Formats: sequence, C-alpha cells, structure tokens
Amino acid sequence: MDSPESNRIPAKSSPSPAVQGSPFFNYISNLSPIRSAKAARYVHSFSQTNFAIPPPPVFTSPRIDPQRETSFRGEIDAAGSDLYRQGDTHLKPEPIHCFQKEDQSCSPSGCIDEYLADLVDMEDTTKSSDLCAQSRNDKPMILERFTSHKDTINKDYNHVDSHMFLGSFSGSQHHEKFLPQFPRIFGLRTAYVQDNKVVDCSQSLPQSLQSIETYNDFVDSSRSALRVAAKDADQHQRGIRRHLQFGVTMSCKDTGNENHDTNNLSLPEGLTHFGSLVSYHTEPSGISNSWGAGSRAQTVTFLSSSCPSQSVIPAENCGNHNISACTPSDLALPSIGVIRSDSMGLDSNASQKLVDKLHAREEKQIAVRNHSSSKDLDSILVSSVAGEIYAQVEDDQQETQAATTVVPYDGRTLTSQNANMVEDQASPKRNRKRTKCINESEGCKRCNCKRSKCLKLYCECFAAGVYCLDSCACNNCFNRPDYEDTVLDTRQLIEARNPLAFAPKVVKHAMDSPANIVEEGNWTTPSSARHKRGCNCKKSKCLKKYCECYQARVGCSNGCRCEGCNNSFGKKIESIYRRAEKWKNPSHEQLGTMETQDDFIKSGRAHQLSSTWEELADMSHLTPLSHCHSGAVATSASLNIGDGSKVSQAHAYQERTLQSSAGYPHSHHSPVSPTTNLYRSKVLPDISSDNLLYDILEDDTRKILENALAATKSVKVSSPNQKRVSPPQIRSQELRSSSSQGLRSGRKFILPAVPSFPPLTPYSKLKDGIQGSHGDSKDGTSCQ
DNA sequence: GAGTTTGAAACT
DNA sequence: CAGTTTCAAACTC
Repeated sequence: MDSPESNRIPAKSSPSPAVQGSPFFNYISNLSPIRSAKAARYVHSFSQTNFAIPPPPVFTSPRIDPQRETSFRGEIDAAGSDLYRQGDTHLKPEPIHCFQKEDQSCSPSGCIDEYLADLVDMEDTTKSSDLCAQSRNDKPMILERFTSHKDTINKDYNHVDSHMFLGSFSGSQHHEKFLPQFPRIFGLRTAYVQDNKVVDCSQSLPQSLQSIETYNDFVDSSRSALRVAAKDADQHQRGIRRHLQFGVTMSCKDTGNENHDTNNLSLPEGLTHFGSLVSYHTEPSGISNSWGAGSRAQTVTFLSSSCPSQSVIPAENCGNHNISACTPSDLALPSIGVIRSDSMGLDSNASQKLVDKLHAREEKQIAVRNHSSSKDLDSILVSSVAGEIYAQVEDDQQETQAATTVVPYDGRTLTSQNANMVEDQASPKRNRKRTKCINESEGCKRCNCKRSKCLKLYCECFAAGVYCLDSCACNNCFNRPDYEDTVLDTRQLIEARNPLAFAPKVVKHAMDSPANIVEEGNWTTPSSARHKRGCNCKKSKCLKKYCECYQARVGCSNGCRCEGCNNSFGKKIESIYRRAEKWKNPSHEQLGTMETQDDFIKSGRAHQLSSTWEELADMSHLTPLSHCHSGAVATSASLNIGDGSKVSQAHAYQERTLQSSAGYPHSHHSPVSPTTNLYRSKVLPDISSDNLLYDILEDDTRKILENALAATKSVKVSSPNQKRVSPPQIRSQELRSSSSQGLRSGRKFILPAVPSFPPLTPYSKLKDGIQGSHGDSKDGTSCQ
C-alpha cells in the first residue's frame, strides 16, 4: 500500500504556521458554524489538561463529546484527507517492537508506569501540575522532537510523555500543529494494535527513515494520548463503563482474523454502526477511509451522536433515554446469528466443557497473578491500546464519552486484562461495595456477583452483554475480556437454552413483542415500550424495582403474570378469569381482611371487578367491527350461553380481536361508526373509571358478569397467567384448549356471524344509564 | 453496612 | 412442566 505521497509525510507532520495562517486554512477552519464555540471549548479543554495531542479515543469512540468531535472534524478537514491516507498507508505496518523497546527503556518508576499502572485510579493532580509546569518549559524541545532522530525517542520518551500526557501545549497554536497528525497517530495506534495480534507486518515497513522517525514520534504521541484518554475518562466520571458487547466482540474478533493478512479490514455487513467504531481500532485503512471524504462526516456524526444507548451500550438508558432500537443485541445480531447457529449444535457436554474451561482459566489466572508484576507494563500498555471500549455518560450533560480501544482479539491482547483482573481480585478494591453511577441505568450497572462468576444471567453485566468493570464488586469474575472464550461459550449455552436470553427485556414498540400484540388495547399500559416477557411479581405489586417492568419503567401487560399489579407505569389488565376468580374467592387477596361487603366495595374491589369490562370495552374501541363483535359476544353470551363459557368466550374473543386489530393505537382507530363514536365518546373518556364503565352496562350485560362469576364455581379456571409459558397468542390458545369442555363448546358462539350488539343504546339513554347505574354500581358488585 | 425481601434464573 | 433452589438486586433498618 505504498503511497506515492509518502514522501510528504515528514513535511506534514509539523505543519508550518504559514499553512495555518493561509486563507485555505482559515476557510476550512471556519467551515463549521459552531466551530468557534466548540473550538473554544476544545482549546479550553486542552488548556485545562494541557494535552498537546488530543486523545486518540476521540476518534475511536463515542466518548468524545459532540462539540469536541465537531471541532476535530473541522480541523482534520483542514489538514486534508491525503495526509491521513498517508499516515495510514505509511505507518500502519510499523512493527511493534519499537513500543516494546520503549517500554523496556522506560523507567519503571517513570511516568509511564504511573499512568499505566492503573488507568482508572491515576489522579495525582499535584504531580500533574508540577509536571505541567515543567513541561511548558520543554515545549520547544518537544516540537523539535517531532523531527528529531529516532535514537532520541527513548531518551525523550518521558519528556514527551509528560508533555503529552500532562499537557504542555496549552496554546491553540501548538495543538493546531498537532492536530493534522491525529489520523496518523491513529493509524499508528491501530498498527500497534494490529501488531499485537498480527505478527507479520514487517513486509510493508516504511522505507524512509523519516517515516520511521515520524512513526516513533507518533508512537509516543499515541501512547500518551491513550493515557490521556484514560485519565480524561477517569476525571470525568468514575462510572466508566468498560463496555464490550459480546456479539460485537465476536464480530470484531472475526474481523480481526479476517484482516490479518490483508491489513485491509472491511467490516461485515450488519455491523455498520459498530463498523464505524471498530474500524478505528482494527484497521488503518478503515480509519483512513473513515476520515476520508464522504465517510468521514458520517463517521463523525455517528460518533458524536452515539449515545451508548444507541450505538454501543446495550439496552441502556442514557440519562433515561428510551432504549433505542439499537440495543446490544441489535448490534450483535450478526454475531448472535453465529452464536445461535453454533449454540444449536452444543451437545450435552458443552456445559461440562465449559466448567473444565473455567477451571483451567482459574489456574491460568493464578499463574498470571504470579507473573503479573513483571509484565504489567507491557501488558497494560497493550491493554491501553487493545483493551476494551469505554463508554460513559456524564450525568449532567449526558455526554457520551468513551475512550475506545480495541476489543481484544485473542489471548495475547488479554494479558493485560489478566494482570488487571488479578490485581483487581487480589486487592481490597474487589470487595468494595458496589457503587451506583450517578445516572445508573441499565447500561451503567455494576454487578456484585459472588457465586455466579458473572457468567449467568444473574449478573447484570453479563446479562446486559457487557464485561464487568473493575468497579464491579464481583468475586471470581469471569466476565472479563481475558475470558472472552468462556464468556462467549457461556453465552452460547444460555442462548441455546433461551435464544432470547440476551435480547432486550424491554421492547420499545409494543409490536416488537409477540406478547404485546394482544396488549395493544391495554390503555393502562404505555404502548411505547413493554417488557418482553413480563414480570411475575407476587408481593411487590409491581411497584418496586423487583419488578422488571417497573424497573424498566414500563407498564405491565397481559404478558405479565404478576399478581395485584399496581405498576405505576401501567397496570396489567388482569385476566377476566383471574378477576372472576378473585371475585369468587375474595380471600385470595386483601379481601380476606375485609369484614363486610361494604368494605369490599369501598376498597375498590368493585372497581376491580367492574374493570373486568374494560376488556370488553377495549374490544369495542379498537375498531368498529370489534366493538360490534364485542357486543355480540357479550350479548350472545348472556343470552345464549350458559355459565362460564360466556366469560371465556369474551376473553378469547377479546384476544383474537385484539390480535386482529393489533397495531391500532388507541388514538388512531379506523373510522368508526356513529355508534362507535358514541360509545367511545361516552365510555372511553371514562374508561379508566371502572365504575363508569361498569355502570354503563345494561342489565343483560351485567348479567354476563354474574354468569361469569357463577362460572368460576363450576369451572376450574386454569389461568394462563399463573405461569409463564408462552406468548399470549399461545396462551390464548391454551386458554381455549385448557378450558373445560363446556368452554370449548361455547366457543361455537364466537363466530363472525354472531349478531351485532343488540340495542346500541342511544346517547341519551346511555347517559341516563350511566347516571342511573351509579346507584346500581354497588348493587352490581353484589350481583353474585 | 448487615440483614431481609423479592423475583428472575437455574436447577431438579 | 412444575416445583425447588440459587442467586443477586432491591430494599429495610
């Protein structure tokens, strides 16, 4: 990939002030309408941190804030795309031993260790300020070093590092000088990463010494910038999320393998979003392309707008954002497909193999612990380059920042993780009580697993598809990049058992979940999102975070099997069966504590019972046809069916009707007949009022309820809500099939040909009925 | 911070 | 598939 423009690299490595002051430069710099503000912030940021070179993660992850991002874009544009191509083509094949050599030459007590030892905990601001002061004096030297000989690199490393990391360039002039080199830095950085996984990169070594020099300079720069990123991340938030979507990991892994030889990575289809992220880390040409011409802006847009919830972090609510459709699972779809196909082939020994693998890894972990100290530097450096994706969300600005590095590709890149992990597990830090992110949501979880090894769905991190953090308080954690294989295997096992185990528990759109198709008519539950499988709460009444629905801030649905649902985000419509059963057995719940029927009525049980008819009304308000049929059901049931079949029929029909009409939002019904409008206008506005709904029922329809209640005496209700078995469609099928023979026979009445709702009460009469039935309400409750 | 409660996940 | 156990988060004190 030799570039004819390669000889221009040295010249561009340190753009001259003349270029910066050129009209073209000014023009480019002013392209962005918001540049001034952002540039100010950018400069300010750098003046604060005194970073000569912006952290490379800026290019590699959504961690960058949009403003900064935009600023970069403008300045990078100014640099010209050819420069970045040069940087990539020239520098990416550089062998890694240069780094290693530097690492060895670097004093263990030097700044490198200080900042690499614990990328998370480095916060020695005092030292930083001191070094910063020192570094200012070295500013000219550093600039010189960018064109200095390669032999001086090691010697200057600490200086450069100090300058780069602690920031010696507080002035915009300097940072502008360095800005055009970002892509090259980045390219080198990725080359470095590649070299950790691809050994043979030497064929395309740069031929010119200048390139080598430049490369080494950028090696320094990139390393420093990495540390900058780490420090920056730490300074901004403790809740850095080492985010790695397993599927993405897998994809990335595959991608890396695919591109070992070609150095020309092309992300698999379906990883478009992630591709724009991964390409930065994995493949120089990808980087080059990303920042070149057309794709650049797109990539920048992606990064700048990529809230973790949307692009990286799975199923996360960044600052209470709604979970976007681009969940981890979404991102990982391709890999999930692979996983799933593999998982289907898992034999019965897979579990045991996994256990054996875990044991082996434990031993390995111990071994690593014994040797970690001597390798910390290298390994951590590797980690800093080829570690994971960090993502964070600032609580106040919901600013997505992520110091992104490469997802580990193989065991070699995991060495550092071993070291870190061992250190973590050996240190008291491991036992620290888990602390919540300020904005802790699903994506900002930190587990506290003790016995699950963070390899079960008990572990929130694992369940969310992310690796555990150092900040997690888990014990014996295997949900780490260094156990990637184990993690993936475990994931496969779990997915083999339940293909949707890692799917987002909450679907944004009700229609996403088959369980919610039936629930579209549930006006008590927000239709914007639903828990996919529903909760099974018994005691919490869906009012505590024990309830997954409540925790996800979504209403319960018919898919839930919760009892006494009182979810403030939306109650479940209890099965008519269940209500009838409750009515029949008031002692089932709190009614047992009531002494009189009056107490029962006052307590709202009457409402609960009457709200049974919400379901019928629900049918009616979905579509005119459904309304008609619902009435038919009710009427025919009351007139022609005996006992409990009426209720079951109504329920079954309701479900069928809802299914057939699913997708109609409550507020978007198809044109309705006058009678329907009447019905809706009178009923629906008050539909939340159980009393009213119940009150409008005419005698015969109320009689249905009586029959329904009576049915519970003779029909042993097999409530499908009792146990999580299958989606509602299936449940409804079960409902019908599991019902008594009488119920089955009664199903014959539920036919399209059933007569429509008989006397569609005129408005005046209906109104009167409503008014008049108020007094009957209580009577109705005692109609048993 | 320890202990309890709760419900999902895992197991039998 | 139903019942039981395990587990970790949520909650309470």
